[in-house]
Amino acid sequence: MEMLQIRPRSPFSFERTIRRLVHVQKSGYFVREGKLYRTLRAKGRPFVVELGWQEPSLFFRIHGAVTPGERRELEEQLRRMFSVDVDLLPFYRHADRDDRLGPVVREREGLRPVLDPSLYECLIKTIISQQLHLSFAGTLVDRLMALAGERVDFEGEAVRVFPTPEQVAALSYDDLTRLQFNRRKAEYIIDLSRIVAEGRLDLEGLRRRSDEEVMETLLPLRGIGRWTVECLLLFGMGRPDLLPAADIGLRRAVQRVYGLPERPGEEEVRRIGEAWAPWRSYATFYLWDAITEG
DNA sequence: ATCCAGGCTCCTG
DNA sequence: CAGGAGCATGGA
Repeated sequence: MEMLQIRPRSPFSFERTIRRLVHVQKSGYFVREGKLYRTLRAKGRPFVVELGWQEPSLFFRIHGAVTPGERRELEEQLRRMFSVDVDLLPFYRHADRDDRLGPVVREREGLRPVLDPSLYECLIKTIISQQLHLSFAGTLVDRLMALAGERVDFEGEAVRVFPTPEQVAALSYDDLTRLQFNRRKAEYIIDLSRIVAEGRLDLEGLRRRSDEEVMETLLPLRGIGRWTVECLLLFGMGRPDLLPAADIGLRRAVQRVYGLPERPGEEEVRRIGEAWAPWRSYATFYLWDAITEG
């Protein structure tokens, strides 16, 4: 059992940041006796990490023995996942000039985007959640983890870690349709996993490319459209200025927050979102938070 | 029931 | 090449 402490940049609200992990994007996270846990990989090996807050720092309790190299990798992932180094203040000053967005942002001071630990995990989860209720998408992710991810012992209980591309590449389409994935989605997920597992696509290498280059690289792949790449840039890499304007949740949020008579289309959301640049990802994230609270 | 979900591909005219 | 059906299922 090893402890890791990270002091994030201020403002940081632990409560607001983890709220959606438990209620919305729960896959990979779990709660036992009021404590929040996450399964992660370091050097390919699965770990269970407890996440908590002790003013003014995040703490992470790593279960089991860990080598210095694994510890370093876990710390690096966790810093990125919780956006601890992001300076929110320029975004707050920007949002304050918008009558509609301003209050939504002010009410959520210290809310940080929580990213996925790997681009592979982010991309697969994003594909799974295309066009589905978040609750059903979460069920499918859990089933995929149960089928393909290895077990990690957690106090006598077997919890699951998100599978590697190799583990998913070894499945058949039927394995996923049996879990109630539709046929197409089963193909997208397995074909993509095979491409990554065979080394024909270096997902993590995309971190060094621009938004536009990532878009160009991924759009030709089957099952990956503009929305999916925007979500990868936002939830996988934490890029600050993405606008998934086709997103139904964002469109609902914009309608409500901006008091529009009808649900805006993709083009109208892009037009309204111009004003949020260069913080469109953060505006999107805060608007999502506003719409998923009820 | 019926319609819609944090889209995308494929087929049609 | 724009427009629309179909997807697999659960929740409102």
